[in-house]
Amino acid sequence: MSDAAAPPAVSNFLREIVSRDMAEGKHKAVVTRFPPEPNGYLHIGHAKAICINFNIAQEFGGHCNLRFDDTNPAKEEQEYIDAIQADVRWLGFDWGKNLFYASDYFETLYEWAEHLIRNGDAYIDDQSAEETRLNRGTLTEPGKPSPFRDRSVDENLDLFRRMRAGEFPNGARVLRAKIDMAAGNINLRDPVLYRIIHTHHPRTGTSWCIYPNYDFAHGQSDALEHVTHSLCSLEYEDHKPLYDWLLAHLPVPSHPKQYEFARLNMTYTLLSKRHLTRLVQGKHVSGWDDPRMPTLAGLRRRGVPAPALVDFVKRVGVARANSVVDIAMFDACVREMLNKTASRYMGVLRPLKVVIENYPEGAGEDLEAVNNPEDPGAGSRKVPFSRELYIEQDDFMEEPPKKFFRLSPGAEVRLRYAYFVTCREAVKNAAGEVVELRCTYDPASKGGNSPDGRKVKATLHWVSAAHAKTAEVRLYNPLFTRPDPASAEDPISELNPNSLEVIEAKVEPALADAVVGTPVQFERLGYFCRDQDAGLVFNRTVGLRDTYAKA
RNA sequence: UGGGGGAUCGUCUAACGGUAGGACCGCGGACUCUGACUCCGCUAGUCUAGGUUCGAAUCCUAGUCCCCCAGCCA
Repeated sequence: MSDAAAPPAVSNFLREIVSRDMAEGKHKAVVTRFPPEPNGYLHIGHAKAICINFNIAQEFGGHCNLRFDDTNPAKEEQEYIDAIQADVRWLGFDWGKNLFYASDYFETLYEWAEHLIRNGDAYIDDQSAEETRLNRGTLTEPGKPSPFRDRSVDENLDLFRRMRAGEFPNGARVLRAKIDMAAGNINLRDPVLYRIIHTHHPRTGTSWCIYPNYDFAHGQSDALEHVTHSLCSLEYEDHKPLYDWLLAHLPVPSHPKQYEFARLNMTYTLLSKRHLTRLVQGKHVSGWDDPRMPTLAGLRRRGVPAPALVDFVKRVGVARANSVVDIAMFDACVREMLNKTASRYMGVLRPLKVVIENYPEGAGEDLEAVNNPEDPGAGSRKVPFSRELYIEQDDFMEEPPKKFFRLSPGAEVRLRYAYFVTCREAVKNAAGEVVELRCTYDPASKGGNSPDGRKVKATLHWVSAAHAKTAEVRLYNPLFTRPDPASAEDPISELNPNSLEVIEAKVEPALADAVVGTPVQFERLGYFCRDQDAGLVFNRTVGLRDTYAKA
């Protein structure tokens, strides 16, 4: 993925840890893992974890496993397993043959649970979930031992086997580690290891009715895969003592080390799977791939190139301090990438008819337009010109303020790649709205330059009315009105009613052949890409910077 | 008021006892057949108070503020 020309990786504490471990000869190769639970679609926050894990492994000559943490069949689905793989691949990462599932280890995990029981390190608890909660104590008060805490090894073994055999209903009993009910770290107050869930599992079907939870599956899975550095987010800090306790009490083949980093947060963006799921299920968006969603599927459909996402993650960096990245940084990465790669076209979002009075009726011509000034190799194309055109409504003002360079009565501007035109008259309807502009053109300025050296301040995009294609254009705005939707009581109530604007635009004919998903630039407007929906539909990926609008 | 973490320009992030640097945003200017791009410049920061040291963002002490944890979720 990287090459000699790639800039050096940015320094961060994870790289330092791995680098030091390698220098000390602790490992032959670095092994990391990206461990999603298949209970939803991946989002831009996952992209950070993916990049960190895959990049560090690669930089230090190792590999990164893709492991599905599928330990809770009540929430997981094959659809998500498939989507997650597609998304990681789209981002540009390859796990090769290192695809694993926690469910692959269910038998081993079960044996290890018995191992704990035999050593007196775990017991079967018959308390209800409610009783367990009540006896766990509080942040400041120690918990109370379960009345079942001192069962004999034989009884525990018998009960655990009968749990596996399906003799008990959901919630009847759990397997708990016997650690310390008075521990300051609540994760150590006899944490639950196994619970009864009579539900079909996407991979193991009905072979199991007891499932290990995160704590009993994660570290051991890491150990089984010989993961060297288990990189996760900050909220798992308190689980590390348990992670280490389990590895120390089990016959695991290796002892991975866990390190935590801050997860990604972005302004105006919600990145909690729970809430994203609500958006989808509550039909507030069209689906997981709605272009307004921060999911990889949504961003892809919106037209965000994967390399821009990877670049973004790199620029954001990695640290242990919680932070919220300005969405503007993301937009900047997308624009930078697209500016270099997107072919230019002309499209008019809000058409205003223009008639060139001195251009012969019925005549027309094809004008040469450069496809991408940033990439000479992109070539050029022909754009049809004729007497009747459309320009952007925003490009005309009857009474222009001082710094308005565009069209106004008597003003002359350039139509990109075409001619200089001068506005002679603004035709209004009964309501007093400008509905058409009568202009004249300078035939000598063909191509966009006047032989007399005359300059114009503005260049407008346009389309020939007779040749234009009508396209549906979907303009996306932030899904939320507040920059910190996650802190809202109910984020759903903070949805931006204007997050989607659908308009009918006029675009140059070449756009009729636009390929779905291929980014294009509508000159002076922004980057777009054709949507997968039938017909000529474009999504706005991101607008161009607009220093005039800001003023 | 238990346990675990964290505080550096507006935002994100470097620095590993020795010139606080970069990116984004913002603001100027140059250029321009995209008010884009590009280029140049500017603005702006070490949570507070002490201490150690020739020298502290970095080490020590005491505070302050923020985040996480009481699922049979991950």
